[in-house]
Amino acid sequence: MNAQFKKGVLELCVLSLLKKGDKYGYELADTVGKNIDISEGTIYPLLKRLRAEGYFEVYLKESSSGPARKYYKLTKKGEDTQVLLAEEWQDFTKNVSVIIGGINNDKN
Amino acid sequence: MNAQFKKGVLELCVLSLLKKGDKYGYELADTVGKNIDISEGTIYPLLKRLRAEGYFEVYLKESSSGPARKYYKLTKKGEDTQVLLAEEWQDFTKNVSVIIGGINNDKN
DNA sequence: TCTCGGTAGGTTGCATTGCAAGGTAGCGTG
DNA sequence: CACGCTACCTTGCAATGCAACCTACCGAGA
Repeated sequence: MNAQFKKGVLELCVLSLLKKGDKYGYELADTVGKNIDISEGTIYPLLKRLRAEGYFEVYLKESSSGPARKYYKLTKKGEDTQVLLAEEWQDFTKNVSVIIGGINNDKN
Repeated sequence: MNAQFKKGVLELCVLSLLKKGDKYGYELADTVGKNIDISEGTIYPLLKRLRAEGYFEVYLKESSSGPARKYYKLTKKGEDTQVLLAEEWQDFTKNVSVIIGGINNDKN
């Protein structure tokens, strides 16, 4: 899978998943990873960045099977950004498919 | 528009447009730019790279209204890559929409 | 002639972001 | 008490889009 495709979209994916409910880092990597191949080395810096930019808040919660988990909870800003990014993404993919699809149809 | 979204996709766009017929750089920037905001500083290095990797061949053609144009013509490798990338792209966007859309639908 | 705007091609340095590789630590099991 | 699993995190690197800037050809107008 072309790694470049993912640039910027993972941010939208994380925000979208958190919109449904609080999750912890490892869980996010796992959930996103079911559809898109992603590594932990990608998710943690991403979470750190998004948190620093105020997209979510963090709280710790103990686990019976391992170390405490760090849960991420969307802020208002995070929700708004998710909506904006989702719109931009749909717009973008539509424009791309005009170029790609439109051409493939009636090639010589 | 999120610049990161474009990473990797522009390559597919250029290959797709050239599939329909030979084009020169300035023209490509213009055509792609009708759907996706793109700058010349992006397209020329991209063309150089793709050419170096054997995706297309180049020939010069004079123009009555300006300097000679450098036309790009897809090679077999270029065509094959376009097909592969287009498949990957469609697969990828589908997976992303599972994460994004699937969540938005039944959020609390 | 000289300059200017449009066309066309190009380069440099920078910012962003995904990833492999590696590290720390809590916990239960053998 | 060593191992494996969960969970978090950091470092250095690679890829690629972009602003800014440069060169050069051409015709029109001063």
